[in-house]
Amino acid sequence: MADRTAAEPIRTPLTIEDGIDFSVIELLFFAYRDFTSDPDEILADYGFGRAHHRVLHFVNRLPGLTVAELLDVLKITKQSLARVLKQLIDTGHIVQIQGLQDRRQRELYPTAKGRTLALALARPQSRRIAAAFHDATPPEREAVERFLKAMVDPELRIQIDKLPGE
Amino acid sequence: MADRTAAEPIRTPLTIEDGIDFSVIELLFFAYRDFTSDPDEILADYGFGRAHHRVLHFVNRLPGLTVAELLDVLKITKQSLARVLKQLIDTGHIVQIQGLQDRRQRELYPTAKGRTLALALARPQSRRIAAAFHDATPPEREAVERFLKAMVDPELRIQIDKLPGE
DNA sequence: AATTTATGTCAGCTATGTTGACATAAATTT
DNA sequence: AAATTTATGTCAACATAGCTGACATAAATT
Repeated sequence: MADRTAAEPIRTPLTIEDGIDFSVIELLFFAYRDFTSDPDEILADYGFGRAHHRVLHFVNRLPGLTVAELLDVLKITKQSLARVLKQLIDTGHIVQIQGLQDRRQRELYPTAKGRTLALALARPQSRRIAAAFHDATPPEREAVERFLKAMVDPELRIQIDKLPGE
Repeated sequence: MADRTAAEPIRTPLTIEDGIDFSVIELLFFAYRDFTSDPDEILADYGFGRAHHRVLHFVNRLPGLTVAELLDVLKITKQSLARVLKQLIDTGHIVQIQGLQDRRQRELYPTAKGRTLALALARPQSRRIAAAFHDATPPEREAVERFLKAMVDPELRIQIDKLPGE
């Protein structure tokens, strides 16, 4: 510590008056923490983690997507994906099929087992969302969806538009 | 694989027709992914991670909170907290002060340095939120906040109510 | 024929979480 | 006053999920 005064404790809290929207920052933190806690409990029974969940989810939502496409959605490296994907293939949740046009590509598909697990993981999350929307009007619901979409980096919003059945 | 049919690829995507709200599930994933990417870049310059951010944030929002209270908010173990907290103390971002009433307790306070960093981390997140609300009316904004709060486990909502300056 | 691309794999590292065990000082209870 | 409980700290070992760098292979492209 170069300066003794630098170690002085500040006893006043940061508030909205500091020009920062702390309430929504914290709401996002708490909401996401609890939103992910539901599937985490189920995954633990399978020896899987959140990484497996994300892979399984997008393979179910975009069956036939390639490894490269999946990496782009998840924004992780292929080495990170490899371990998790291998486990999901070994346990029969996902299968790889060589691409027809480009035989270098591996298209990823869920099996019946993988689909069942994906649904089981999504169910409590969907229930939580439905409960949170319980007293909301349709326009309010749309406002929430617009807000969440606007929180995503503009250049990455095309990823959302590619997903089926909005 | 016991059953050959179990390995059959499913080629149809999961959609809303499966009774699950996939769109909001995915919006939350993408929104949170990008929401946390802003401070992550700043933290990397300090050799800190997301764990440091969370500690620094709540110490700034609730100056004087004890170690036990912080553990309760973060929902991690004291051993996990210890490493991160030690680094924040060693670098002069946080100071510990022995409790006055109960001298076993360690009250945590930010220093000027810690407050500056907390603000720098919150600023881009707040900017992103403001941009996402740009075309929203005040009631729409309230609807978003109600939704996010309703996503939190009911028994944990008291944590949100304890925070200052809503 | 040479190069690029899609994927896989090996090795090692980091950050952040976990459990279990034990230590200390201060508060509380008996 | 002694015993117990509580708040905190610390050591050790471990798991998960990310990372970088290097290299291999097969297929597509130039």
